[in-house]
Amino acid sequence: MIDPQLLREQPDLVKASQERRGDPVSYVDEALEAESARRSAITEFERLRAEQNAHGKLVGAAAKEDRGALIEQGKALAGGVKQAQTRVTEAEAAFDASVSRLGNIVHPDVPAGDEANFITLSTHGEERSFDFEPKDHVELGESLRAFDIARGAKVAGSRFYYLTGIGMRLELALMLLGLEQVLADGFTPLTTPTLVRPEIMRGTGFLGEHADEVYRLPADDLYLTGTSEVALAGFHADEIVDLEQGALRYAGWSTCYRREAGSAGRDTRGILRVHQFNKLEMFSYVKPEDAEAEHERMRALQERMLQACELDYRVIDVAAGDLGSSAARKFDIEAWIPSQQQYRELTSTSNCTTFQARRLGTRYRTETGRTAPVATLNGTAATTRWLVAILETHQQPDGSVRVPEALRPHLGGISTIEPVA
RNA sequence: GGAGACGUCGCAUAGUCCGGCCGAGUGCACCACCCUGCUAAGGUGGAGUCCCCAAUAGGGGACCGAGGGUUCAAAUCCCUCCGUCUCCA
Repeated sequence: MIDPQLLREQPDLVKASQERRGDPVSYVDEALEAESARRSAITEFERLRAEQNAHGKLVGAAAKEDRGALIEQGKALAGGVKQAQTRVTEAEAAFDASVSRLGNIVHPDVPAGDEANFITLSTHGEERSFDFEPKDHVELGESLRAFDIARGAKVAGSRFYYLTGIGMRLELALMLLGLEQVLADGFTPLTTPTLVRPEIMRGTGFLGEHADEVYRLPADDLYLTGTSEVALAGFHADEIVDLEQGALRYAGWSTCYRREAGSAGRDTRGILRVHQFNKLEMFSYVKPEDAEAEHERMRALQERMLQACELDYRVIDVAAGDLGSSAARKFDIEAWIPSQQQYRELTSTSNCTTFQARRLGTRYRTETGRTAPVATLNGTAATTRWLVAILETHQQPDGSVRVPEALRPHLGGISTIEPVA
């Protein structure tokens, strides 16, 4: 949720942000109207309520013989208060619905436009090509017995898979490498709940535009999380956190579940786009003025991870229209996928400024002793999808796959994964 | 799955039976000042969160797990839900 004070005092800034996202600018005026309706409803209610409170004291203090008349007067007041209260509830719900449609204020450096309008900030490595016919990750995975997609489909349906033998170990090795990196950068590792209550799912913003993406368990009224960001953001919900000792940094390790509702027919082959995968996710709570530095920190860590895996990649500054409502700015790192001759997203890091924290009620104490919303940031450290890039990038003519140095300690020291039979 | 107890301002608790004098007492912790002086203590005062109006001072409203209800009036009575604990299976 954006800052209501900013909405009131600088609506043009909010409008400009909506414009760059390609979202309706008219939402701003509608929100302003709802905001003013809300305030006048509150003012009216509070005036009546003050009157009623004062009257109530009179009744309590009155002599017995005077009470009858005072109570009659009180009844009249009570009716008015009740109506005013109903109007406040309605006005607040309307304001909430209205302001919720506004996305976070886009960072000034973010390119306007949609998915295609990203800016490439840097590239690393070549777009690798081979002097033999490269296999795609599915062929490799099958010949190495690293995963079993057919049986995944048999047991759970399309977009499910088994990681088998070396595949399972490779994923674990990658996660452990990620864990080492985040520990070195001061993140506290957590395993998180992957089922959460509706209010947490809503509070983190995943029931908005991405509501169809989320699995729901109606029998228990719980949602399966698509990323541990949900549980990490909810961790300090409704708390005043202490940032005097520096940022609070967490890394959540969890399985992630996504319905992939809008992506029928896309990336149907292999494990690039699946309903279930594992992810190590960074999440930081920082003072608003430190948010940009933290964003750089996450991006730098992500680059170190891709470098450790010896992947070719580019870093992009995601365009405003492709940000997601909570993010003010988002950097994606995309690895070169040889079989597709294109870059595909392996990590994403978002600076949500105070937008997410405002809705979740996560605050800190400023130097003046007041409370203010913290800034939150999140970023991928490693996911199952990385296996696609690792296998394809490091394949050799004989069908084996070279293991990047950094992963070897977590794979019993092996330097090559050989095809089975 | 069954039975019961409980959920109060950072922590620990009082208040709930008998609704108004309770936004709420006490202890610890915290902050300021004073006293005294040396690793301790004593005294005085201040401290909650969210919101509205004025926006300097200040005034007002909401919040006693959450949401409803009864009532002129609810921490206190009633209902539902959530959570914690104990016992039984």
